[in-house]
Amino acid sequence: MTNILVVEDNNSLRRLMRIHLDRAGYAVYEAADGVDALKVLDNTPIHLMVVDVMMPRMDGFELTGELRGAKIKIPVLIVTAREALEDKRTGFQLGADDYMVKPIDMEEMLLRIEALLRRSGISESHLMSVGGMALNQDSLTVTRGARIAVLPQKEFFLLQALLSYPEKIFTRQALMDEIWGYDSDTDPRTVDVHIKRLRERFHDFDNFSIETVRGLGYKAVVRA
Amino acid sequence: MTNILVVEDNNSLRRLMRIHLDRAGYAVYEAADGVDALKVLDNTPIHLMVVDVMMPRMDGFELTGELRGAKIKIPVLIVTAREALEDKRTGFQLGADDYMVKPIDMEEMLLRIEALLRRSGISESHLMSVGGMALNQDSLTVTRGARIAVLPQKEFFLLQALLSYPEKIFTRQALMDEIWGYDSDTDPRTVDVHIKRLRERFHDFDNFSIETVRGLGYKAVVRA
DNA sequence: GCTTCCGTTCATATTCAGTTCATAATCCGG
DNA sequence: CCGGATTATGAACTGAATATGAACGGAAGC
Repeated sequence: MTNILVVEDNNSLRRLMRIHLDRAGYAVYEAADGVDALKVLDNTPIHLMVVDVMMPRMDGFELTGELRGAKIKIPVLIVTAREALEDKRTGFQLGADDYMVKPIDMEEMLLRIEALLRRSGISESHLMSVGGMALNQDSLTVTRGARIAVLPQKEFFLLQALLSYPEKIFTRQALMDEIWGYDSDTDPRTVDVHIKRLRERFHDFDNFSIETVRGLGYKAVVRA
Repeated sequence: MTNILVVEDNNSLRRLMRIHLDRAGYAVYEAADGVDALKVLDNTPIHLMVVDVMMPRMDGFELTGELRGAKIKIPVLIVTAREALEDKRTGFQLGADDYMVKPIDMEEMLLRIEALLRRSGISESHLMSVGGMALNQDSLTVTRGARIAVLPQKEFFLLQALLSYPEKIFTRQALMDEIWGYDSDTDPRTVDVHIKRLRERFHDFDNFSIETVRGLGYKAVVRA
């Protein structure tokens, strides 16, 4: 069971998050601000935090700063209002962490959490669901409604990588690093071929698509 | 991901630095002297350099001088032996840069690097919000309200450059240097065309505009 | 041993971002 | 208000990047 701490002063938003996280099978802990959060962290092994940057008493920056100072490296999903993006202190460590802009789409939140957990090696659940599809890493299957497709390894992991961060552009090299391994000597163009096959395979499935960003790489677009 | 170039002729010290930087989540590049460093800089977008002042072939001063001449403003963390502090040439640009005295404490190095990145605004540069718009460099998108626009690279970086200093006048050459690279041989008039396309793209968006400063260049004007 | 399927490479077709060019519009000093 | 210079605009071009089709080799399964 994965423990998630939600640090959010807005009660109704916090409750909403709780509901969705509960439903997704996480154990949810709540805190209304940074001071509360630290208390919870003292008593419970938390695997991931969802933190609002704007809170009374101790805000998100102070909280994460406090944790970094104590060398605790829990992945943090930061929630911020668009205006707050201008805040100079927004310099959290991308790479381990991620952010979302309000208003929060619950579906997106779950996706990002799954991705963070996977990236930090915490997730044992090799399951992921995006836009009405379920990806199962153990069987390399993609389930959509009644249809089940078994994908070749490379195609599966490619799709999984892209869908972990919808809209985020992945360079070929980034995908190679993640899937083929950092030191592979396979031609990065191979990615193109797999992308083509994925597109072909899912061409009749309009919940998502893989788009080309010329000069950079590829990204997944998930539709509502 | 932040790219750091370590320029240090002492192999064991360089390797030690690499290990700590790796562990801190940076992408590390290495060079044994200034000449090597320039090669790396030609091929890779480096965000920060750690440079030893005492090196064979081309030393740290020559290297940073070279870069300044080429108007490249990468923050530099200078490593120096205590005796070398008296060197007259120590007049590097504090403000953007910082220095450390040997022996190097790795913990301290990481702190200084973080500070430099924060100061130079690189660690947060993937996100920017101006006048109700959010620019996301990871996806080359501009979000305004519910609408999301994906821009071609050149247009995106042009817009980002202008908006990062509203009201500041950029000459075509300055924009070329920053986006195309200082050694590009593209006609500076090309900027005009991209400006036109940006204006067209955002003509129905009145939170900002790009204005011509005759004889000088362009500037962005953001409205309240 | 034969077949099937995956991953890769290669050769070729297609696309499009970026650039250039030609021309029109605008500005500004005199 | 004229003329030279600067900028805007529309359109064409092009080369690099991507898509596509096909073929090859090797591993797994039969």
